[in-house]
Parts: sequence; structure tokens; C-alpha cells
Amino acid sequence: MAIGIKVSLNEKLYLRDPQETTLGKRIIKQSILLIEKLGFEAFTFRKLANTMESTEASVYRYFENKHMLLLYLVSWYWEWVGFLIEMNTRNIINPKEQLKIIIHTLIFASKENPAIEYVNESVLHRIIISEGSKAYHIKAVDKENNEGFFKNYKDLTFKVASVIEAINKDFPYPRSLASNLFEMANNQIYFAQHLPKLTDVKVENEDFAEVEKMLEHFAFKILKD
Amino acid sequence: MAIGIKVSLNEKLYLRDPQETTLGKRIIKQSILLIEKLGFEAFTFRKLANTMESTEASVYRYFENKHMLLLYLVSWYWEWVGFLIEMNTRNIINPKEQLKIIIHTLIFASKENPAIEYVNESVLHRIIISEGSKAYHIKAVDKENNEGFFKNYKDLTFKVASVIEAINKDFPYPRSLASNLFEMANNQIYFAQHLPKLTDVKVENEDFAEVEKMLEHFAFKILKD
DNA sequence: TTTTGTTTAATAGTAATACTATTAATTTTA
DNA sequence: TAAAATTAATAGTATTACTATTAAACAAAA
Repeated sequence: MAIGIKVSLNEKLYLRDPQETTLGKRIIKQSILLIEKLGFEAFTFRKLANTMESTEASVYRYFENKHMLLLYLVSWYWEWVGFLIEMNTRNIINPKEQLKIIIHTLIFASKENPAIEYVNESVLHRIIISEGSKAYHIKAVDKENNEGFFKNYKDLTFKVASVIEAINKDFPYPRSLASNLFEMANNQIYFAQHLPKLTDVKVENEDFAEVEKMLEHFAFKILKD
Repeated sequence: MAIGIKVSLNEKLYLRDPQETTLGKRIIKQSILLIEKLGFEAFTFRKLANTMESTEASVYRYFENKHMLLLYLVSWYWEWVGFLIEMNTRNIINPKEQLKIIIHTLIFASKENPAIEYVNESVLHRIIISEGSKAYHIKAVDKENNEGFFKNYKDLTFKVASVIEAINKDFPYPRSLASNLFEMANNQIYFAQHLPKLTDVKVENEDFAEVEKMLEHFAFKILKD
């Protein structure tokens, strides 16, 4: 990933690379805003085309269907978070310090400097929180996994799992802890915002500080010798 | 909940109580099988009506739409798990022992004695694992929460949170740990079956023993003084 | 036993959605 | 400048979500 230029994603995610044309970039930009506004179920390519003053058929030339568009956005997000984690942990030697930075980046990714003009990272984060799990909770999950559609997420999990192993080489569940930190971060933010009885943390005005504190508590308590 | 008779659920979940008629019970039974077979996105009331030799309009007399049917099934499931947990922890005084039983019940609920003839608990469990989170990842979550559609899940979380508090009254996140145990249980089973790189546990032939062991490890490590 | 009322299910639609074949316009490059 | 290649729009079809209306079945009352 090179800032301002191009995020590298699995080419099978799209029919035509949206990063290469003006229309493609507009599709990304506007779809993020419209999915956030309508929710993924009510979002359609026709509505997208109408709001961006294009046509349904043009959108279909870039993405096979709205599921593939969601997959693209989710992959873009995790690739970006992975890039930020890579940046922010560089030159940090202590793995505990690395894990703290990972948790912070995970929670506050959308507060970092925007990477690309046509992606509103803050809105995208909200989409990942409320719609992200729909990208892999599908009947064709095995087939799509074989195509490499979830590679970005798996690579990031692997990276975090290796930091966890560096902290405590005897801990038997590094991958599960890594993936659970990701899932828990988004879930607990969602609960705080919509189903507050399911959590102890408060999130107000997009301030995720309490969630960060809780994830640190969980992670380091579990990894204690 | 009374075995063999009737599960008590929010009346707003349905238009006509499916437990009260033969057709209603057939709708529940067949929808569980068909959602599992097709996945929730491809599942439609027309396909359901065709496979059960009824009509689309008849199904619509019981449920407003397929989302409400999913909500009904999810509520049914958590009500049932809550009932099993209540049963299995009765007369157990030690809260640590209670939490172990809770985790076991959570994981092996579908292996207990079937409660009701027209619900295949084992298939329903698979639906909860792969489609369950779609019940609340919706645009209208706040409105539906106000209507009490998620009450069964929240009540169960509350119950488990109070057991967690009994184990360690200084632990600051009892609800988050409770809801995360539920989410993690289903997620890690799903990962083991479809995205094994995201987990360290193995699930073969619906044997969830390793998941149970991992959840115990997580929960009790976190709750240690 | 007949009539009336109530519940339940089927017919036959409409409007919206998902998706595509074909044509037209634009841009590239030879 | 003309041909080739790319991109977008028009105009569809099939499926889906949902509903108004009618018909059948059953039960209760006369």
C-alpha cells in the first residue's frame, strides 16, 4: 500500500479496478456513504447509481454484485489497518508495547490521517462495525476463502498472533485471541452504541477510549504467566 | 418455557403465533431446514412455501418478513439455551462451577435432549452460528431493541454477568465478558469450520470440545484475582 | 340441521430488485 | 484521421417482497 496511490487488493474482488478510473473512485466514495446511510440490506446498485448520477449498468461493470462491493470495502479496510499497524509498530522492540499499539490502532484507525481522498475512513469504520461480519457469513464462504477473498483479514490476524506469541510463547491460543480482539473491538463498540445492556463500556461521540482500555485489560490478563 | 408445550416469546415477533397451529409449526420446522440449506440471503418465503407445499401468502400471515422469522428463531434459541442453563446450574452453589456449566451448555446445547418436536435444535444451532448476528446487525436495531426483540439474549447475558460477578466482584467488565463468551463461542466454531487460519481450535464432526476448553481458559484466566 | 361468524389458506396480482444483452459514445493509438 | 478499444447508457427480463381479495374450512348459535 502506498499512500495517495493505490491499495493492493485481490483482483478477483472486482470486474474492473475501481481505483483506475474516475467513475470507479466515485463508486467507492459514494457506496461507503450510501451503505452507511441505508444499511447494507436496503442498499442497491440502482440507488447508488441514482445518488451519484450514473447508471446501474455502469456500477455492474465494476462489481459483480453488492456482496462483492462489500468484500472489497472490508478488504480495503483491513489492508489499511494492517498498513497502519505495520507503520506504528515499526522500530518498537517490546512485543507488549507492540500489542498496545495494535489495539490502539485497531480502535482509532479512523482517527489517523486519511490515506486516500475518495475513501472516508471514519464512515468506512462504521460500516465495518455494523456490516463487516456479513462479508464472511455467507453460504459460499468456503469457495470465496479458496479464492483468497479474506486474505487481508487472515494476514493481519497472523501478524497479531505472532506478536501475542512473542509476549507469551506458552499461550495456547494466539490466533483465537487475535481474531477475538478484532471481533470484540467492533462488537463491543456496536453494543455500546445500540445494545448497551450487553457491555460495560460507554462510547460517546465516537470516543472509543473505554473500549481500548477494556481490550488491553482482556489481552494482558489472558497473556499473564 | 415448558418442555413439550410452548416457548414464551415476545408477541410482536410474529403476526400469528406459529406454535398455535399445525401450519405454524410446519413453518418453523421447515424454515430451519431451508435456511440452513440455502443460507439466509437466498432463503425466501416463496421457496419455503414450495418445499412445504403451502403458499407464500400463508407464510406471510405468520411473519411480517424473513427478518422477523430469523428474529423469532434466534429468540427461540436463546430462550432455550437460557432454560437449559437455568436447569443445569440449579442447586450448584459454587459460581465457578456454574460458569463451567454455562460454557458447556452454551457449546453443547444442541446435544441436549430435544425440547420440541418441530424444532431441530442441532440445525438451529448451525443457523445461529452462521446467521445469528444478522438478526441485530440491521439499520433498525434501535427501534427493534425498543420493541424488546432482543430481550432473551440480553436477559441471558445479564444472568451470566451476575455469575461472573459472583466469581470476582472486582472484575470491571462482567457484561462484556458474558456477551463476548456468547459471540466468541459461535465465532470460533465458525472459524474452525470455514476460516481455520483465524483460530487455534479444531472442530470435527460437530465436536466442540476444544472450543469449550478454550472458552474456559479465557474466562477463568481473565477472572483470576 | 341450518345459518352465521371466525379462522385459515389460496389466487392473483403489483412494485421493487438483481442482473444482462445490446447499442452508443468516448478515448486511445496506429 | 480511421480503426480499435474502452467505457457508459438504454432497455430490457426474471426474481423477489409483499398485499388485496376471494375461497374454503371449521365452529358456534339459532
